[in-house]
Amino acid sequence: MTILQPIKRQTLTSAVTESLRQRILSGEFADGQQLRQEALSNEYGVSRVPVREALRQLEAEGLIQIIDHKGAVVSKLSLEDVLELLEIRAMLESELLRASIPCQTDADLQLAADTLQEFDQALKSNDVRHWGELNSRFHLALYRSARRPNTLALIEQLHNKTDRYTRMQILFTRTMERAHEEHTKLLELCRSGAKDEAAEFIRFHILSAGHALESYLKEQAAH
Amino acid sequence: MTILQPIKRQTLTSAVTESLRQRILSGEFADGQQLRQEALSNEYGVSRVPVREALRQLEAEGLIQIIDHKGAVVSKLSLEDVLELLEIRAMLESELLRASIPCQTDADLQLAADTLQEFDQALKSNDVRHWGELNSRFHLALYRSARRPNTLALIEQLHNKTDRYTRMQILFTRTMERAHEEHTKLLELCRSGAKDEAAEFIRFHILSAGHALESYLKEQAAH
DNA sequence: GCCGGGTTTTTTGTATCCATTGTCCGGCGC
DNA sequence: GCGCCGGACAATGGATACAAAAAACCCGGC
Repeated sequence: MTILQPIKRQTLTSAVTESLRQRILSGEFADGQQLRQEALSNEYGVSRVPVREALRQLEAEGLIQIIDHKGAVVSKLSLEDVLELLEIRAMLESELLRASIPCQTDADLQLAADTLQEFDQALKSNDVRHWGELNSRFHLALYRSARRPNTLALIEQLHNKTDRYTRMQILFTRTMERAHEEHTKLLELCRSGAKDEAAEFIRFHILSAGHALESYLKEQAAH
Repeated sequence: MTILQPIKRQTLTSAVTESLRQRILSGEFADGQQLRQEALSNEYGVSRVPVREALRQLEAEGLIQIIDHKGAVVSKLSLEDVLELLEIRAMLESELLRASIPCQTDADLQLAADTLQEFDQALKSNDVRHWGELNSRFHLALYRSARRPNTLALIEQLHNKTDRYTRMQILFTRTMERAHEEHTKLLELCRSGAKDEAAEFIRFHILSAGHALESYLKEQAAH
């Protein structure tokens, strides 16, 4: 007998929102790409109303921009934007991790370890479109035990905005190995309960992704 | 001859969104109050389409909650939620203020001073519904010079979520005088360029509002 | 008192129509 | 040849009417 889960009863609007969010995060819709109401409603077989509501919601989340009478385009962040957002993440995530570690149970750590396993699998098999989601899930798993739902939700939104770019960074600078090592060390620090070291290390982990992206883009521009 | 400003051409959706946001922040719509599509569209003289899109956007901002097939209600935060959000604000705002102070020009300081003047006026005249907005504007004015638009936007959203509660705290605990003193001291610290002291003080300023709210609510519950 | 079923209300979603605005392209004048 | 002007066309913004589904409400019966 399986544990019966709450049957998922969704409205079309929320289903479309989730699907679009997923497709943006996975990179299926590239930066700056136009999202046309009509095309999307045809594709999903729904009317334009739920599509428009979904677009409004995604705009408020910062994933797309809606320009009056022009339509929706996938948000394109400048390097400065990404660095700024990573700075915020570094601040919030290091503090949240510090608060989370003393409360972590074995089950919490196991969940994080499992997610990390999945992430490594995706790294090896070049399953690029899932990197962002799995990276995000691993990070969030570390913070669960702090029981700060608002902070968690905020960090998740920041991941949604930045993951496309950190994924790009890992892909182009070919630093999958390093991502793996840093995550492993992070988990190890959590296991040992070294909250201050872990907080400092995750700060470094997040910011160094920004630095790597910056130097890569600078180098590209030189050519 | 006046400097010609960009003519504001907005869609109905964004106009309704702004109006509703304003009315929620001002306290016209209380916690937990239902917002009915039909009533709102009649009131504004528009169809339900722009109202629904506005509600979606406000939901993503966290000001309301939409429950499937039940409708939208103004978000009601628990004490824990407010404390958590204030903790985030303390972290972000103290760091942003620290980064902002070295870049502040006389014009920046003057703008903040003017806004503070307005706030004090509102305090004296018991113009409660504007306290939140003016408090928010004063804080944000201090951070402008840091030129971090993403952080600023994030902080603004956090203010939108918490201002109703800090306003309530000031009103019920009758600490208008204290709010005035703290803001004045804050501005003074900025003028003198004492960024570390200012950062520490704004942290205290934000968190102490939470503590005051907490002890007030605890005392209320005792009765 | 409360249980069950039907009615009503509200939200959700569709289809269709129109107005407004942005874009594109071809022609006209210089 | 080049720029710019204007109209055709496309997409968004918005209204209206209507249908379906879910929640809330009411009310009689036990």
